[in-house]
Amino acid sequence: MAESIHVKLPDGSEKEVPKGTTAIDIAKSISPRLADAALVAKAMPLGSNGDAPAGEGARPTLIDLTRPLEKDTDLRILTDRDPEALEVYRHSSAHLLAAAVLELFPETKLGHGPATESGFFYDFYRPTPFTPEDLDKIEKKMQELVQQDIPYAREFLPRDQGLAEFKNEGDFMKCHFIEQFTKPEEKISIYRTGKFTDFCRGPHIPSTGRIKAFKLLNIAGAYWLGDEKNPQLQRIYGTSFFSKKDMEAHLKQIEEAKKRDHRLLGKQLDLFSIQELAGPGLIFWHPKGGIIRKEMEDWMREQYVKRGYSLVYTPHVMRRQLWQTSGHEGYYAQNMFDAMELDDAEYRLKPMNCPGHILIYKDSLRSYRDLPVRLGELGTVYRYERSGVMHGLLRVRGFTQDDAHIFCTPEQIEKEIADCVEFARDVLRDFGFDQFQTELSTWNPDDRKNFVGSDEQWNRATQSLEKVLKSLHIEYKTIPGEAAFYGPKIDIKLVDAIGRLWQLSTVQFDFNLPQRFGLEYVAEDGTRKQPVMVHRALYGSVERFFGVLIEHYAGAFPAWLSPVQTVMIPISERHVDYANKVAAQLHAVGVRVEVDARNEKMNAKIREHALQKVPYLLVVGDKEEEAGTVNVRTRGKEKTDTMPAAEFVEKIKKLIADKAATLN
RNA sequence: GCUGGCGUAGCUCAGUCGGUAGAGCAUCUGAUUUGUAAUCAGAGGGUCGGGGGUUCGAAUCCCUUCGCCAGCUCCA
Repeated sequence: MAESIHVKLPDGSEKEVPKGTTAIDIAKSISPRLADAALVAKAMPLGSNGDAPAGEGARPTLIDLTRPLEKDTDLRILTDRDPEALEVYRHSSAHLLAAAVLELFPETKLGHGPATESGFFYDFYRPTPFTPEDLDKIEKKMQELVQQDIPYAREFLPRDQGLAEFKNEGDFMKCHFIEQFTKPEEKISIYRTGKFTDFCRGPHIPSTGRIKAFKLLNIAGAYWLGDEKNPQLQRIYGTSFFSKKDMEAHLKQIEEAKKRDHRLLGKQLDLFSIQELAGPGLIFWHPKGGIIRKEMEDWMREQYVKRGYSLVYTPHVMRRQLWQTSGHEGYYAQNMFDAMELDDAEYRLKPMNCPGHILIYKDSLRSYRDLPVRLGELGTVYRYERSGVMHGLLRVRGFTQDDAHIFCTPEQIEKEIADCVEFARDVLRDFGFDQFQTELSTWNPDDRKNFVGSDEQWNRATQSLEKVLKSLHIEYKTIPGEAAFYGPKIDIKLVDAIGRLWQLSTVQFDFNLPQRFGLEYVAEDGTRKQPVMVHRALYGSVERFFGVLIEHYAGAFPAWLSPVQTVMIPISERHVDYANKVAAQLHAVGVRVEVDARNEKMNAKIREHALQKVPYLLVVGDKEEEAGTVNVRTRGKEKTDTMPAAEFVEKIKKLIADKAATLN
């Protein structure tokens, strides 16, 4: 007589079933519909029988529907309504991809194939690279395998036997994983899908026929184990969804993001360019981008002054000796432009502003009464980035940081940090971001060779950062080991209009440079003490922030940032004078206004300026001229408004001053 | 830097089998004077990224170099 076990279901009911019953059996017993919809199960051993195996079972675990249940279990059947099931579904999609690849290209060796945030990939090793045509073939083959509805079958093999099988096939990567993830006496878990056998802990959906919507997206290189010294594998990316509809929505979202690409909009709106003749990663700000940059710089400089920073300027090239003192020559050399030999010495372009600010600090004897000293600069730096990593405005070789260094006493540090964090949030808010994520990056005490400074320094600094975040009631994630080598830091990531995260603002402790440069101040008791140094950048880089702004607004900047805020559109030649008159009034209050007096139809002008995303188009014809009004066409709004010209002047003036989004 | 793809007019792109360069938009000129997202006509504009090679002949095939794109690795 078979033993029986108890299975507890989410509705609280309990079933008594024979030991070895599977989740799919239980699903069938509940309803055939559920059995059809079921993809995977979530199980946790019930009660305190105390013999739950270590590791697995202590927490709810996802398991195959066909896995026999051996103990009393708390069971949930997951269907296409559960996000957790989607991850499994995508992992199974990756297996489907690998199975199809092996059918078509049996010589291929397998790496690994996990689910990702929005899809999956599988890494392959093959002497001849896959082509885009191969991708089509693979996708067709996957379709066939879906039609055949092949089960994802799990087996357990003695480790030696499994290793031998993979070795026999030349699957060196699988052998590596087996050796790394299992112990000699263990049995190893494998899944078979047709000809394809994978070392995999699972779980998987029941069969290939359950995959309803998938698409292969692209092929790219990826280093084996992520190490660039290793051979390069071919990674095939794809995505899959529970329904075609979901997938279409996702692909549309990707298209949407493409339309916001700052490189595309930068060209369409004539904001900036990168010139082949000048070199990669070097940005030319065109007149329209230049206006936005000026707004960004004005805003920042005004805030610097308001918040007690001193504005400084430091040279772009400095002697090599300085970089030796700062230590950049040693640990940062591979990111610096090469030295240039002059008569007296070798000089290097600056990759960072810190040493310059330090020299200013050090130029005079500082009293504790002078502190904090806050030196701010919009400092242009040059970094040698490897050729494959440049990306529009987001990763460049020459860029301007809104960089400041604060030198203060240990007692002052918490207030300074708190001010920086608030400053950062004000920046981001004023530019139209209102969602953030904050991270505290700390050191890893077990990895001392990558961090300078004493335990005491690290602990004190980390504690003050934590204290500040708590006192400001900011939620944050702590990320151990992610600190700069010279001190812990707070990073603020913003969330853009379509939910993407960007890391720009950073506030960092620096134990290294004050030491290296022998910075000091005279304390109250007359002794010389080392100041605490904080390094902070809020835009991060003006270029990168600009790129993010372009994508956030999809080029439709709020009026205060718009290169052209208003265009006057006279209906015919006889209205040009009136248009000029209104334009003069707008210009007088600082509005960036243009008069489009070209010999074009009004419709064409509206179309062009609308495409240029000008926030306000003012059409003036006989009616307006007679009444002294303007007809206001607001970006993104169908209906136009007529109002006295003077009223529009006042309204837009206020709108710009308030950095507001809409008139009134 | 690595793997793969791409580079044709200012922009977006077409160009078959190797046979001597094409469209739309933009620009210029002329006509037209317009009521809420493209008025019509004409003209000009190219070392087909650069260099080398194969060939009677190269945008097309090969080599090389520069740049761009996706991803990896690294980062503000």
